[in-house]
Amino acid sequence: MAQITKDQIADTLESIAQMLEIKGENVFKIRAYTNAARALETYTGNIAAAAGEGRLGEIAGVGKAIAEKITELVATGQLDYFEKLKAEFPPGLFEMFELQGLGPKKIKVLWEALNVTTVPELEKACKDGRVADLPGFGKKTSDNILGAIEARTKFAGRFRLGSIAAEAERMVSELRELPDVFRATIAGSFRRRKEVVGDLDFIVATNSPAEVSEFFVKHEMVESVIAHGATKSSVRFKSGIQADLRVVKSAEYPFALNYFTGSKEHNIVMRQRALTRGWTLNEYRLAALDNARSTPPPITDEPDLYRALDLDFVEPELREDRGEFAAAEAHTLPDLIETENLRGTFHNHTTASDGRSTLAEMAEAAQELGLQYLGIADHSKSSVQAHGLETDRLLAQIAEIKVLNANYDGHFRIFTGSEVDIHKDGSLDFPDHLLEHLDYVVASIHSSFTLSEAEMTKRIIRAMENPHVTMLGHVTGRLLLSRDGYAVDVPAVIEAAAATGTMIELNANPKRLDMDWRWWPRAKEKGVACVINPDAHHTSHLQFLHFGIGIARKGWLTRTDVVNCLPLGQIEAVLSAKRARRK
DNA sequence: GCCGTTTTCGGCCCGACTGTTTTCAGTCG
Repeated sequence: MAQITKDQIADTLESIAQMLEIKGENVFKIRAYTNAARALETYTGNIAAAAGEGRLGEIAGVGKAIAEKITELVATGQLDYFEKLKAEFPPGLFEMFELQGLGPKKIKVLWEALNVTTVPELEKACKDGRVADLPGFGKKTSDNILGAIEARTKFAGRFRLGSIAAEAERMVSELRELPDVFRATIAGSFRRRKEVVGDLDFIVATNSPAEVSEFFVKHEMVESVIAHGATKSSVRFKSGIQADLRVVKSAEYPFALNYFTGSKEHNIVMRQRALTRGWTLNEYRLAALDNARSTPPPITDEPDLYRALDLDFVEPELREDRGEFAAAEAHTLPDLIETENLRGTFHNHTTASDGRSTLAEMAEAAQELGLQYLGIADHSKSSVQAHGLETDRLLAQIAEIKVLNANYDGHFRIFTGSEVDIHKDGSLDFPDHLLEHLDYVVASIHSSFTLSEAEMTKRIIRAMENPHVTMLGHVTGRLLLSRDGYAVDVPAVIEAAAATGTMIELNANPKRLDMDWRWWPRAKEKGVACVINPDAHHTSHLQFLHFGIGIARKGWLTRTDVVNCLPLGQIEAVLSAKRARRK
């Protein structure tokens, strides 16, 4: 029996919560299950080990009852309570939760009054008028359900940051241009630079709320209007993403910005901190309660708000309730890396393998971006599908780079590298005597994705033990929203990276963003160096570095944790450090 | 069901919008 994963356990807890909702259980009990599911999703420890050693209670949000259920799931692969609960409901019922505007109460009525238990049955019941006739429903509700069914099939509901960034930034800059708009920002998970976002939240401070809302819902990017009120409007953009607009008064802006930036977990702690001071915090104000011993200070921006709660300013990327409050209290928050700190980058392709820009074009684009160096790492020979380089072509590329470098007289440099395939057994696609000729080597997996976690981990660690392997490319191989990463013991890989002096890549391609931001604090703690690489296959992809910076910031990294912040004069020694320590 | 610097009992974030209702329930974030 395959070991049950953390995500599967979280899904089970979510399902329990949904079933309890339909049953009309105590809302706080339901919340306890969803809280526990969320807590598991962000837990980075080994869940099976924690269960075996009775340490599940250490996870905030997991108490005695849920710990017992997780333990049973880990030990037997299933949960009696869950199976019995599931038997009370028709299986198709849960798909209905995915429909916007439909919640547990309405689902229960549809089931009990009309015996509707699947989305197709629901569609039929709406079309023949049975839903509209239900008490508490009506024609509009019926039509909205049909609209939600259509939207669900058309849009998966989750979007990579990279796919919607242009649309989001266009909207916010146009909002800023409107008369009477004082401030406008994209809040939400976009501002926190999550790798995948579900919707966009725009916050606007204005004295003309009606005009701003009107502009928003009538914008040419808007496909349909979901809601249009005095202070809140929701639309769906043509790309499929839902976008919400909140219009507030200037004085309310810092509170709205903070509230709608989240995360939900971060907000809960903020509110609680206000409450312990006798104040109440919401999206409009920080105000004294009746029993307050003092009045809150005036707040004009977000840093004021944090200061009022005795905290250093917490950058949006860190607002995930993963330790930022303790650090903000102790004045130990990191000085996060910024895009301007980058001096070069390493994992880039050219037309020699599967890139679409030439070596010269890539070098020119890097200089235009203000970078001092660019590493070229085309695929190795085994990556036939990517036109990987044979030995001769690699040596020719090295010679070509030498010629280009001679023309830069020291102010810019191209480093010679290769993205070498890691074979199934952990050996590399090029022999050491060839790798020796390169300034650096990126080792990556592009085949045999289905090895067991133990085999995959062993394979990667063996590759890192090669003294020529400077950095490990895309650690899990995940493709966001389309392919899960291969099974790999990330903490063991981090340990091995520290032991061998191998850097770990933060692949900044918005489809990857791998290694995941949740692991970087651990890598940093172990002393593993991060290298942010765009995995560029075109000159325009160098812009991906910006997404990588967002993830590095979410991972608490500073400029000193990221090697490609080093200037040209210092980077060479770092690239050769691992080889040097073997000699 | 979880949790504890007022608590082992009694809290648990709360405001906006929609639709159906005629003062509010359901849903969402």
